[in-house]
Amino acid sequence: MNIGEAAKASGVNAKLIRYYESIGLIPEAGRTAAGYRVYTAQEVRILRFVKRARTLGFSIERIQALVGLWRDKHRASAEVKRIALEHVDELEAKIAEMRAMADTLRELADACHGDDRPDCPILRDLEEAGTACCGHGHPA
Amino acid sequence: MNIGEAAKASGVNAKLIRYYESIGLIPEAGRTAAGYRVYTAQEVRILRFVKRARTLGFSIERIQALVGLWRDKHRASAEVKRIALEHVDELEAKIAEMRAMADTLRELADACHGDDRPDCPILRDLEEAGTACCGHGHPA
DNA sequence: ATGGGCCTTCCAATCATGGGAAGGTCAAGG
DNA sequence: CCTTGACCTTCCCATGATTGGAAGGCCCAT
Repeated sequence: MNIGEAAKASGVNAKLIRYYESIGLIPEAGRTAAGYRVYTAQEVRILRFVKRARTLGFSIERIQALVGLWRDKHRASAEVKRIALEHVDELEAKIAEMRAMADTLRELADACHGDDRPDCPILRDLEEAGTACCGHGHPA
Repeated sequence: MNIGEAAKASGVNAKLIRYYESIGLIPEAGRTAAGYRVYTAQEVRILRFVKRARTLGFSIERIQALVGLWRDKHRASAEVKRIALEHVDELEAKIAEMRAMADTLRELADACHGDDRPDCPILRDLEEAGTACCGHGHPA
């Protein structure tokens, strides 16, 4: 199985497979006499594992840890759970941040006529936030 | 006002101010005889505008458009609103994606004992998702 | 033996930000 | 006057994950 076939079988782009190898996320593939990378079914399984973990938003660093635990038949599930929950916490934090952005902007957009006149609450917010004035307040 | 003072006044890091100038987001600052950048109150206002827009998650590219509209006294608010809503749509899409990730992972983590035994639904999901095959070899 | 489709490596770009080196400038104090 | 330290300047590099391209080699089929 060469890299193109492994890519199709795993769903991971060939370019990305080489990158994953270069950073040590996956072991170095074997080579043919001509230098082509060769993949076994087991290596494709690892690639699929990585693919699924990326789909769930895990960072490469955490995936590296997860792959290590996956291969360790004597791992403690607590460690896996800890890593997963760390990731969930980060996701929730980012979601909350983006939720706040979206809500603020939606409100401003709702208050904006959206016609050909120049008056615009969105621009007013952007220019006034942080200046010493009604309700926004600003440090120093 | 030199760049350090402008940074304090606007909340934008001096390093970032230089970057914004280099990519043309803000106009080139004036210079003293010695080559130091000089900022006026108006330029600090632009920096604050940019800062606020970044806080709301706008990309530099969109901020460039917003700054242009802000300076154009004859802009149509519809254009500002359109840009804002485009951004909101992107935020909502990312939020939905991350929400799905977090929910899936939370479920898997809930199903995981999290003790020192190796059995772990999280790893089972990662290795089995999309796999329809039988090979149960050890990872190399 | 030629063409097309694979493979290889290396280099660069993305987006916004931060870090650091090497060197010039300014203000204060000895 | 000279030193010291805090600031400024430019330039290069790194991040994370991915994608793109160029230049060249390999394999298979016609």
